[in-house]
Amino acid sequence: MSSIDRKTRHKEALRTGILQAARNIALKEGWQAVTIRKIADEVEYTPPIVYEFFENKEAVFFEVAMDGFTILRSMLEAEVIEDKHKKLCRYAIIHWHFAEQNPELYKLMFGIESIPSIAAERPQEVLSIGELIKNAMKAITPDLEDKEYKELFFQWMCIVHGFITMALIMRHRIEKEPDAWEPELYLERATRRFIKSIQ
Amino acid sequence: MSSIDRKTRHKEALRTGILQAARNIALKEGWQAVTIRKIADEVEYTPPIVYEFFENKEAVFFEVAMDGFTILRSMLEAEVIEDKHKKLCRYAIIHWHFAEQNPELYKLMFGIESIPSIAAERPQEVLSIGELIKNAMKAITPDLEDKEYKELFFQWMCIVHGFITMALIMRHRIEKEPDAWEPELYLERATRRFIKSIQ
DNA sequence: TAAAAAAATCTACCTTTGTTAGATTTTTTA
DNA sequence: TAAAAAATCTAACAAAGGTAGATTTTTTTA
Repeated sequence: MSSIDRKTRHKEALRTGILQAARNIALKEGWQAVTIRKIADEVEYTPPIVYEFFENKEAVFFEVAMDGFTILRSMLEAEVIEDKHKKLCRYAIIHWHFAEQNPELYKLMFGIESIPSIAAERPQEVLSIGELIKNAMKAITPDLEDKEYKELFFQWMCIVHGFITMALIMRHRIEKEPDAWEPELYLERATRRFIKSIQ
Repeated sequence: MSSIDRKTRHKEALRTGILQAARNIALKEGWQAVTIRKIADEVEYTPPIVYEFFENKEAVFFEVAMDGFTILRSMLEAEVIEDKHKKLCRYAIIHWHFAEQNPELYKLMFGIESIPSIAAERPQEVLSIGELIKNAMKAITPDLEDKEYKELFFQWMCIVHGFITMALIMRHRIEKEPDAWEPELYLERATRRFIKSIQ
């Protein structure tokens, strides 16, 4: 019986190893450089092993992105903020921190410079983040219709994701330039403005 | 002498034909489906002909994107708006119209779902659009430092590009859903809010 | 106008990559 | 310990970016 356990454990480890390998390579060289052969090499197997666990390369990417949404959600959930007016603002900053610390992962999740946006598929992971944000909005402005919260969520995402996209696109340029730039400050002002406008 | 003209004319036509072919294929199947062989096929030559005009595939994409910025700029410049407070708002809408009418081109220009953002390279075409926007801002809020206009431009781009990115990402989803959605209205409200905040 | 030079274009190949069929090795079962 | 099952690999395919060198076409020159 324990040999069966060992086997399933090993399979599980191999599976996560594949995902980890994909992340590692992307971190160093970007998603376009992630190949099945490199992944196999990193887990010390031959290429076909990847297809034992995933239908194709896209499925590997999809799962990596999915894990990304889970991480992002748990980061958002971990924040306990009493002040309901500061909550949304704080969420925006956390969102930004996540993107800053995992730029490649973020790009994969939202289809920047890589493959079509996985966020667009709207699986459960994505929807539940949406609920989190909408709840924060309900605290500020109660008694709106569901449709209206949807619109507000969309607008909020425009601001936050727009900021992150621009920041990631311009990152290396900006770093080289003399003028200091305070990304968090920009984002904070923008979200404050938004919160003020809806309350 | 006229045979030399005919030849240069033909070369010029072939060059633009290659660019056009790339656009055509992307329009139908997306940028990831654009191959050198397909381009060559469309212009009725063999693959190596592409390399007579462009260093590699990326160079073809780059030039297509560059033309996109030229088109966008001329669309912005074509608008003559007296009311300086409405100008920025109108610019945002034109920007959106451009993205809506040329979604694939826009994605290429800003690195959505495709290759790294060409906008990040900041060639002249991109910079001159920036100047256009900054001038509109100067009309509303004069006497700021250059650095401050830079920040405002960045913020404005976050709003507009964030909106477009989200709209393009969510497009097919949204179209399927029952609730009507008024993209232009959302964008207009967001930019109005911004303009109000800077004046 | 015919040979030589230059220009335009192609054929045939290389390498990398995603992917798969079928063989081989290893492990488990009876 | 032999047969069955599972795990894994070898060897190949096709499609793609890219290029060297051959071939065809056009132009030049004597």
